[in-house]
Amino acid sequence: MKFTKSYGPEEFEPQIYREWEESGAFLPKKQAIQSCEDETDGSYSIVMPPPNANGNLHIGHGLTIAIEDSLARYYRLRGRSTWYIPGADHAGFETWVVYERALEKEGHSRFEYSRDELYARVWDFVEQQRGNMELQVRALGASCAWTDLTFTLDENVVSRVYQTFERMWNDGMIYRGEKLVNFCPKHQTAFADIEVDYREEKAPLYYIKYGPFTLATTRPETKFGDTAVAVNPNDERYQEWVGKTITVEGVNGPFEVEVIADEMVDMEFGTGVVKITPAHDFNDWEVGQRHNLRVVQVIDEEGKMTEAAGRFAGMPVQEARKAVVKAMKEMGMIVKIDENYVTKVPHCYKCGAVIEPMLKEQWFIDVKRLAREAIKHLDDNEIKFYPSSKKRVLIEYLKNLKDWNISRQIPWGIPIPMFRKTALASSSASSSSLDALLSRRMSNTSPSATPDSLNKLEDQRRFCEQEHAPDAPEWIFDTRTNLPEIEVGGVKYVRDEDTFDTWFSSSQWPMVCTDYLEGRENAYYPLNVMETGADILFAWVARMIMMGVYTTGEVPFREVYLHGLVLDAHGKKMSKSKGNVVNPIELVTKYGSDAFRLGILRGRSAGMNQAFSENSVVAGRNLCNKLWNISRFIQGMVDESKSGSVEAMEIAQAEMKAEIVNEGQVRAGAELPYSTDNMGEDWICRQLTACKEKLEDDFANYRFAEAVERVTATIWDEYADWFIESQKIYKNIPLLKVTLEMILKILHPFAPFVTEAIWRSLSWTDGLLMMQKWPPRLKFDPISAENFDNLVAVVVEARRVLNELSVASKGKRYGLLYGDDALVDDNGLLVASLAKVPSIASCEGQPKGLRLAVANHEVYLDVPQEVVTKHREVLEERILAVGRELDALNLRMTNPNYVDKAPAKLVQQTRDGIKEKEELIARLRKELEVI
RNA sequence: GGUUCCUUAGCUCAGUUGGCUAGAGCGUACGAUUCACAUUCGUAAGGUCAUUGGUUCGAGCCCAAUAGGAACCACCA
Repeated sequence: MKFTKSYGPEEFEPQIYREWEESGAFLPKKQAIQSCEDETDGSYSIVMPPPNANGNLHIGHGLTIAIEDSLARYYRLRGRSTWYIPGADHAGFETWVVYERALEKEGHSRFEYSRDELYARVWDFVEQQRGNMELQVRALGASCAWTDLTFTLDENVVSRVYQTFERMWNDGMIYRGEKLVNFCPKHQTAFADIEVDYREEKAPLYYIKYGPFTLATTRPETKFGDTAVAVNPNDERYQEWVGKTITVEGVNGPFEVEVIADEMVDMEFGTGVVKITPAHDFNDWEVGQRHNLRVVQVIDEEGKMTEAAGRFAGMPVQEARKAVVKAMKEMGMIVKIDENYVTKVPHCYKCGAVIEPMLKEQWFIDVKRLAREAIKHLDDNEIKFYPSSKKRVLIEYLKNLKDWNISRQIPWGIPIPMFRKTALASSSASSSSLDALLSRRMSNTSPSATPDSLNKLEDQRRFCEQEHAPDAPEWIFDTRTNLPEIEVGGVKYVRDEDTFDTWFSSSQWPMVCTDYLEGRENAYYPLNVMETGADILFAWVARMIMMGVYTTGEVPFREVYLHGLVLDAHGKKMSKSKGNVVNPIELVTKYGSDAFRLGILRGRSAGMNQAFSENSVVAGRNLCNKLWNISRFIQGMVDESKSGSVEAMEIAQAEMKAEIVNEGQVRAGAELPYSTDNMGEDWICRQLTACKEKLEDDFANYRFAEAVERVTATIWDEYADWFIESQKIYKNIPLLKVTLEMILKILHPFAPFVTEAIWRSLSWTDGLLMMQKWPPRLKFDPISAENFDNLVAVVVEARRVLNELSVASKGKRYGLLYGDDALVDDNGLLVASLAKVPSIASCEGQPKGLRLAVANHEVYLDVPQEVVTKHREVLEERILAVGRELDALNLRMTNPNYVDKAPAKLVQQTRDGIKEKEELIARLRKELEVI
């Protein structure tokens, strides 16, 4: 294939990806056969946090995939049987919101359909939308095993979830509880605490008359649900009232409440008196539990006032608040209003509606045991965290974890496999009345649910149970969730209509993806690493650890790498409303997949929220093009050498050996088919080997910022700028080939497409680059490599001085002269070429011009005497500068503690430095004298 | 209110167990150019590493305090 003048990613990416995928290179088993000889043999497993199956990727996905795929490709090159497992999320609530909106647009409502109908409809809806996400993951180059893609509603996921749920149910860790839950009136579902979005808002704080007290509240409309008034037990102002029942004037007439004492009350806030509304406030609920208070529901599931609000019944909460305040004002019950009070109001994280705490029966997981076990494994350091600080944060979270509400009232999800005994089997009057009572209670249309009425309900149920199936349990576990009703042992049960919280199934992701089976050996579980966003440490990582430990007895992954948020170019959070959202796929289209990956990884470190701008993608694109042109140039040299060169035979032999290497049959450390013939070649072998080894360390420690910077610098600043330049003078075709292959391999994890595109365009390579072996160390002569360092120093100094003279000399070009200097004598042509000077010659014992300030080398720039004289000042300045450095070193040596305590190597280095600087100064002085 | 993190060049960020002259990309200035690459090459300018104190032979890094910023958790009615 011919190399075009610049690299065009769009010409290669789709085709290369297809070939990778079709070759089976993404599948772990295929790789294992080819790389069985590598010393780092073993398996490597990593899962992709499943993106929304019917959504589009955002910048965070771009970062996740760039990180994960770099890891996967690196370990694959290292010879590990690598399994990068992709996933797709049914995204329960997100998808449901989108679907419900679509339904509403068509003029329908969810209440027109049964749950099964809705489930089927959403399934079709998702099916239609699906595929975009997967195409985008491909565009980013993810080397994941597509045939193993797991969708969060797949059969194996559901069966694992049911298995776990059943075990927990049998272990008594699951209970049905009536508790206050966060409830979105718009979406009619409960939320976990972590799904609630608190926003700071101004809310007037009303000081109202309340019997003998004045108290402050932001929610006067809940007054109808007040069943007590509380003060702090230590508050002397109100001691006399504690335990007494007071009469309170209300907008619907007077009512009586008890005065209680509870530690929860902050004496400093407001007047130190709090009205207690157990049905609509979490704190009040807890107070109510402690003091056995009645629970009166005044807000229903649609966010409207219930019958308990009397003439305000049916009003939406906001409206009712205004109406109640107005009525209170008229009755003179409002003492004052603090309009500037700011509080945090809970909102639905999706639709923004105000969340109402609501009394609901839900399924809960008792998390005590789960959390305790998880903490034990964390304390034993079984999981390594990047950044390490997150481990402590996680343990702290687990210590304070509250019971986990796993029920959601949306149809799009995994049905909860629980069935409730029903008395509907017969047509008896008592059972239908129970049903009515039950359904009324479930939907909370009853004005109040006091302990009294609950007890009545219990009594009635017991009565029915005795009649119909006295010994049958109220709830049974059964996986036949496709049926709305089942019969077990002659007793009828109806399905619970709720679905699982997404995190309940996601928490089992590592087991599900790796096909974990109890008692069976599994090389891929635990995962080697869990890579995800730091923002879901609690929601996901914590739960995976708890559930993994519970089910398998071991942690689900060995390491956790958490990435931070990708912020916009100015460090601001990206959001649709700000309009600063960056679409990763647009960048891929514009600059190529590799450019995007290099750009987003540049300067990225664990756990940090970091800014991202298109500039870094441009830099990535430039690197790809640079590498392309390096390859084009080398291919050109290879082609040239083939046509009629005298060394054709020699090269052909070397190539035969090279091919053997390419087939991956040579063990690491075996002879590579090259020899180094000059110091530039030894030098590049040293530099590439060092780079490769540092990269290995970077990967082991997830230092992506440094890895990208290092490999870029090695390819550009060392390989291209010095080695390739030097090869314009001395061509070593076998070494050019070996080293080019090496840089392709070390860049491949980050920039898979361009490296693969080059690999296939080169005349001597074959197969897929992604299936090659990570390069071994290169052999080199260290003394020779060091000589090249010296030569570089001479060239850099020559360039610097030439540049300084460039304005004055107006385009005049000067040659170089050298004295007693073997290095320069032997490499004159190379020095002249690198320094871009027209000539270089021995000064024949007659030094003239401007001597370059390089230690141990005698090289002159052949400039006229007047230029030298002009340069006198520069020389003097330089003597002073070196003198300052020398003083600093000397000062260090005069400190006896330094000589005693610092490592000997360091002290020796200082001594050498002093010697070198002294010599330099002496020489510069001499030069000054000559002038 | 609690926890964690951040403060390094004009901008965005690296900087490993403390070690000599603190790096990169972009930007800026000057220069180059048929001969792989203008998506190029060369050179340079730009930093009291937030502040103050401490530990140490030695601190951007460790400790303490202060100032500013961010994220997460909790939710004061």
